[in-house]
Amino acid sequence: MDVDTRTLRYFVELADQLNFTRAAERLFVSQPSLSRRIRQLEADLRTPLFERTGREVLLTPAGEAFLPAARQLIADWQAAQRTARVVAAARSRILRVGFAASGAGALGTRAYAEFMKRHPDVTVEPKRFDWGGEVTALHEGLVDVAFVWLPARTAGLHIEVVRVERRWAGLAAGHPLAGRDTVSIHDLAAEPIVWTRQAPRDWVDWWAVNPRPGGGEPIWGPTNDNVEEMLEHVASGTAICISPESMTSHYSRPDLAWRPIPDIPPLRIAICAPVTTTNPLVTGFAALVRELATTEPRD
Amino acid sequence: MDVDTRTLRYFVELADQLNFTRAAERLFVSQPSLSRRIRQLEADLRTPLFERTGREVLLTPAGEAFLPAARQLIADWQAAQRTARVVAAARSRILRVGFAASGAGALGTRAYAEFMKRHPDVTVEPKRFDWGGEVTALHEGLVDVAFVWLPARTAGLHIEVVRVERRWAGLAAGHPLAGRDTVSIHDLAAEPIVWTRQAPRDWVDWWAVNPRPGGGEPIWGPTNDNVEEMLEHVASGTAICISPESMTSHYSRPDLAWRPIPDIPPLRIAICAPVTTTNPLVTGFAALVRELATTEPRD
DNA sequence: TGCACCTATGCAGTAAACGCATGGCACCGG
DNA sequence: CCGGTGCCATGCGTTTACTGCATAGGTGCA
Repeated sequence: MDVDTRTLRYFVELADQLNFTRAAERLFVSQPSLSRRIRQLEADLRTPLFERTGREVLLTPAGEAFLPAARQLIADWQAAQRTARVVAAARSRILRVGFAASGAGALGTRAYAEFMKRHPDVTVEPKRFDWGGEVTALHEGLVDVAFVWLPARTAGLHIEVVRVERRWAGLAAGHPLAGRDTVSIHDLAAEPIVWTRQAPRDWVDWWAVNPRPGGGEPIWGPTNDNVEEMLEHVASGTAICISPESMTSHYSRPDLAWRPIPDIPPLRIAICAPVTTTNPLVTGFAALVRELATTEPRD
Repeated sequence: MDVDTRTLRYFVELADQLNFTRAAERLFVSQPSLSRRIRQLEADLRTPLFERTGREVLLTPAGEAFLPAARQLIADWQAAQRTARVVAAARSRILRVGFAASGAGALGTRAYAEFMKRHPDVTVEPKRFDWGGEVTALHEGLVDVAFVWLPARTAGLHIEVVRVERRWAGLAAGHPLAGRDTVSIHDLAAEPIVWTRQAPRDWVDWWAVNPRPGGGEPIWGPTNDNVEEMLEHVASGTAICISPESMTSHYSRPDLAWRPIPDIPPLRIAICAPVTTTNPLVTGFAALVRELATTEPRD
């Protein structure tokens, strides 16, 4: 009998949520679709995995036993993909570097150039992803190394913080707060803030500063998948955003105003690679980034 | 990105055969179907896994790296299925015993009865499979323990030979050799012999006594998936078969003649369970079979 | 140059999966 | 006791994906 990893992901999400409707939402499918896939899995295994008591959904003993194996299979499939892709790239002397939005800013840009200068036979391929996509890409081997904004799902990754950036508020050009030199997090209490469904919960909370100092919850604005979408929301005045300093230079627009927020923790940017990495290009690149970060700590 | 285990099985088979046509045959699919699935996998991985040079098919370095991971995933999926099913059965106090054809003959029958007598709360479920199916069922957890005819794919299984049976020739009732008391393997040199595509190659060879004493190859007759199909071929005179002694009593028919073949090795029947087994019902059942086999070695 | 062998592709038929709408059931509050 | 709410299952129509067949295209050998 066969399965696909999608079915396993559905199972694991449902086992986590114990609620078909919520799990389906988080998997971006309809609830009937999830329901049928789980039933099909149970039919294939000839074993119920969940007990549906009308009021609540529970794992059966068989489901309980199956859960860790399913998690392991998903992780192993990611590792298998990674193996094939990493070997292919290394053989072609290609170093694929992942990042989201502005990545590590000028530090990344200088690192690409300097690395190719020192290794003329190597091609560096910077690869841009939607929010959180650079971490998934690392796990699946779509990139060899990545600049990651912490916090992130770093299990199985080697991480090294190479840069710290203050965070700024992004406002529509005509926004009342645009008149200030700096803004406090308290000033933003009434402003809807953009967020994303693509990144894990703690990533979203960290960026939105949730809970706020004092304990309140931010007002959740529209969702988006990447910088460009986010900035459209901000420029149109629908919501505000909080972003690292490098984004103010990489994504400056006449319809936007950027103001520093001094009273929240800065962003830590790490260079990350899977712990299983053996590629000397990756360790060499990480060493170069470290070197550049210390010799020229700010730009 | 997702895969299903079927795609992985296709990949592994092709990596073994290095020939699309032959691999497709062994997978019971058309060659174009296999071709497209492999191309899809390569597209998903964004990496060629095989090098097609017109004359031959070779693994790329990426394919080479991916192969052990793919094998591991298939094995792990079997283990995952087994976990869920075994837990469910154990919880219901059910012991599922696999066998093909006549299994271990009367030894099995006595074991089921005696085990249920000693454990009134336990239900023993004998489960019959096509050729080789009892071994797959063990790996996938469709049964907890099985009577297996050796040789078999016993990797990952604990095996213990509990019974040895001489082998007999099955002939159509009117066959010239049916007049003899016994037949020699040499007498069968010109007789087409049935075989199956469901079991591994060495299983088929062992049953057909290939190579024959002296080095010749048997004449391959029609294929079949289980006893009933096999006996139809034999009774119709299309081919002969070689079977263990217990089959002569379990499948006696007026249109068949059974004659012992003294000059070939006997069948060894083992009681098998996955090495990971912790179910006390399984070890108890195996102990009982051992006990019955020694107290009453023949029936 | 023609043939044998092997993989890729066009095409048509079939099976599977999806989303939407809705049914059915359990619990809750008035 | 009864209507409301939350939640999973199911019927239905549509779309997508997969399969086999026939065949094109490319390679090496006689």
